[in-house]
Amino acid sequence: MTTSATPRERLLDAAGELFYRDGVGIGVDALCKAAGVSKKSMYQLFRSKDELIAESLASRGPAYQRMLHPGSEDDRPARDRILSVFERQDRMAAESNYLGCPMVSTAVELKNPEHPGSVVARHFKQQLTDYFHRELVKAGADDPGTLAIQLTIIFDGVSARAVVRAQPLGGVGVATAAALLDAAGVRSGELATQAR
Amino acid sequence: MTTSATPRERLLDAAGELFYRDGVGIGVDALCKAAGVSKKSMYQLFRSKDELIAESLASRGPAYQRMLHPGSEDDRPARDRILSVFERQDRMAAESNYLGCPMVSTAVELKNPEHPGSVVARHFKQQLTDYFHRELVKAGADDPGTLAIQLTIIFDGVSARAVVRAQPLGGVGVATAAALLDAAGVRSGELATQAR
DNA sequence: ATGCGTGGAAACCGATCTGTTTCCATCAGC
DNA sequence: GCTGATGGAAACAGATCGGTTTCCACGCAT
Repeated sequence: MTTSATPRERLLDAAGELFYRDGVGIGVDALCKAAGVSKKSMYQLFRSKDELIAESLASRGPAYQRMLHPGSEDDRPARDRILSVFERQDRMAAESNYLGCPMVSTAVELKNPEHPGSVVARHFKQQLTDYFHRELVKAGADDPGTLAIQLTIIFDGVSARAVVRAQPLGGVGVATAAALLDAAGVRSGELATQAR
Repeated sequence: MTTSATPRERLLDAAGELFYRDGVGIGVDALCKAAGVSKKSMYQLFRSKDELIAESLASRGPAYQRMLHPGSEDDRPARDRILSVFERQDRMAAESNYLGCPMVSTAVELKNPEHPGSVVARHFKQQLTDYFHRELVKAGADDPGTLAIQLTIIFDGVSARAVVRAQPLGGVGVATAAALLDAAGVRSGELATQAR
């Protein structure tokens, strides 16, 4: 519809949204129609639908990260920066059109872990874990590696819970992450604490 | 291909496996072929493919539960019974054909939370939470409701992690659940403990 | 032997799938 | 004006989709 951006950008945008909303099973005809791009153009911009799946997911990754991570201008303690990821997720999951983490959803639908889209999903999941890890190191956590993975697991568990529409939905991610951080001795003070 | 069971059972079995392995997008032709049942029979046993999705998921639910929950003959402390759910999940997730919790995967693929299959998935997710809740009450946990939800979240987070094939895969579910139980004061002694 | 119900094989329906191709309108540079 | 690249509209290919229908081979009761 918008003819402003290049065909490639329009396609990536429409694909990112429709693959998420309707699943990767949606047809390329519908995709191209939504993007205002012909199939001919699509197939000379992307080798196949599978490649479009991967590229559109990759193109949305950075914005997805920015939506979740507090920026570097946020100079609160690392613990708060971690918890704010779950606060943001809670806010996203509360919206009626939330269908889970797009990375996990895509990987679930693709089944094949070697599909280029699955590789992208794995990459961005690792990025989230890396973010947690950096913050945990800043906070002086004892075992930042394990804890970062555990936080990622909570993130995806909350996402799954939102998908199945289990009640209640709100706030449980933040609480669980906080409980885990508390247990590991990561307190608001940002200092390497007692525990262990 | 076994012609022993009734067409209905053969269909439910094949559907349960193929919907899980290939996704709910698989065609009814392939389903019927695998079950050794004609489409005519299928459509007089089930109103639609959507109904078959829901019924096959529902038919596999009990066995899925038995695979995860320790039976009543297991008289270990409640804490151990809870942790053994995650041990069993770890064992399942280690197999190469593991594609995540079938309930969550189906809900993710269906997108529509009112789809009969999504309703079944939600039901069995609640059943897992209820199991945790019963055990936590036995263990005298302070806030069994919240903790049961948190354990379910960990379960689904571990499942998602296995789907995206993030490394490392093993043992992290048990460790995370144990950390949460420890933090809540649910110790092996099965007694309502200190904390809070 | 006759009738009936079950159920598999397969044709069929219209729609949709991924991917290719043809045709034509537009616009830049010269 | 002319040329060449871009890109949309749409037909096309062959396969598959969910779902219906026809036909026929069985088994079982009477």
